[in-house]
Amino acid sequence: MQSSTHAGRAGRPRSAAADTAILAATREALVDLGWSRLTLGDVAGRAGVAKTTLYRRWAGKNELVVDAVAELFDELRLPDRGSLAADIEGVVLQFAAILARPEAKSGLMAVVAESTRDDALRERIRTSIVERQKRLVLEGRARAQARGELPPETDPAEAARTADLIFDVVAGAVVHRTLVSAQPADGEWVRGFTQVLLWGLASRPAESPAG
Amino acid sequence: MQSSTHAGRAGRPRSAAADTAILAATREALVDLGWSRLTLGDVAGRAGVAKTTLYRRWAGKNELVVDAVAELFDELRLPDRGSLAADIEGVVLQFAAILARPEAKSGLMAVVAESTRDDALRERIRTSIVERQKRLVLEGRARAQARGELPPETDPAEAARTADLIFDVVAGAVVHRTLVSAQPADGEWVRGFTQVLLWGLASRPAESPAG
DNA sequence: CGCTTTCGCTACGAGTCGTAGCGTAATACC
DNA sequence: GGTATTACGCTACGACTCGTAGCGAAAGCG
Repeated sequence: MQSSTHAGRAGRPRSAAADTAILAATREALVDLGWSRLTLGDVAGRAGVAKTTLYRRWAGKNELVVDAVAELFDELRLPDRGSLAADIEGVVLQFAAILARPEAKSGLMAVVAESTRDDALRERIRTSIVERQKRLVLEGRARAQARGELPPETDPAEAARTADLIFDVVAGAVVHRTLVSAQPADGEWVRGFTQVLLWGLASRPAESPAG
Repeated sequence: MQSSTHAGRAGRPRSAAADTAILAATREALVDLGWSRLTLGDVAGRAGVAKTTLYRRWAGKNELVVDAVAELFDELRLPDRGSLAADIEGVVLQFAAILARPEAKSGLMAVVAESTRDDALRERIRTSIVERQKRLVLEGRARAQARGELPPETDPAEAARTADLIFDVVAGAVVHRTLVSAQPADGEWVRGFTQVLLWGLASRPAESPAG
């Protein structure tokens, strides 16, 4: 999207340090004030830049918060723990830990809400957050198929639909648990969720002993 | 919460018609303006009441929208279609249809976002929306156990945890599909989702032919 | 060194917020 | 029926935020 060096442009380049400071200040303001009370003037003050600088770089509050929150999810990793269930549990716990942070909570849901009436914003969220993390699903599936834990996929279109479905189920469940039910997505919950995701409700539930 | 007849109170009672008009006007404003541009002054104008009347009944925009949106979900029903899979598909499709409406989209997510910093608001959402609809999960489970489709539950605490988990998975997945992925939760998607919910990813995926 | 772009700062009109104050309308109690 | 009590509609208000315009200065590019 935005090349950090501005390539062939003439004139004074935009300060990359200002970008970093502004996004950090945005997260800080989300923690202190939440979404609704967050003002661009406040963020500018925290970041040590002029308010006009913010408006030169971002169209508004929505776009700024999307960029500020997107950085939080880039720390997600898919560690190889030997089994699909363990891999899922690991990444879901990471996701839950990020969602538990106040800057992620109040920011993410608010921009999603706004995106229902702003196609450009929804696309920005998809490209900078959702699609970016869908890699985890694809990689996890590939690993599990190599291990023989999941059947290999025949139709690539069907495989893409399934990946989208998994992402909706995983991300949606964790978000709902954390934000709506307001309960921690801790180890116990994640184990139960993973069991349902892999073997469903109809199978016998206590396949593995308590641990 | 609020008795409609005001029981033993003296003085002029609050107009029930005003309540109805205000909530309807709120949903109308959500459709036209979305969450962020919705103002209480605008709602008052649409409802034909004074702005001060709104502030006398609701603490603010958040509480008003929660009440306006909560009414939308009361139309959810759990029709008996003979099998657990069919029952799930039926209620999920209803839920998706409600979420597809613009007044639900923009309103629900916004108040959830605000509730991350407002305990009273989160509790209001839980009691007037979430807990209210959890009946569907409990009823569906009971029916399926009567049919022998699900194993009977031994520990009541474990059963409650499972019901919460199911609700988080179902509601979360549909919300994520509709609002974040911005794809319709149509019959095809719901069939795939129900298969995963009942039999998991590890079981054979294509039990039923394409339809 | 000039050209170009960004930056910080100030100021501004427009819009919204939530409340106070007033006179009036509608009901409960006696 | 009279009176107390509460809700209602209306107007006005200070405080705040918004997003932009305009200015001089700063920082790279050629």
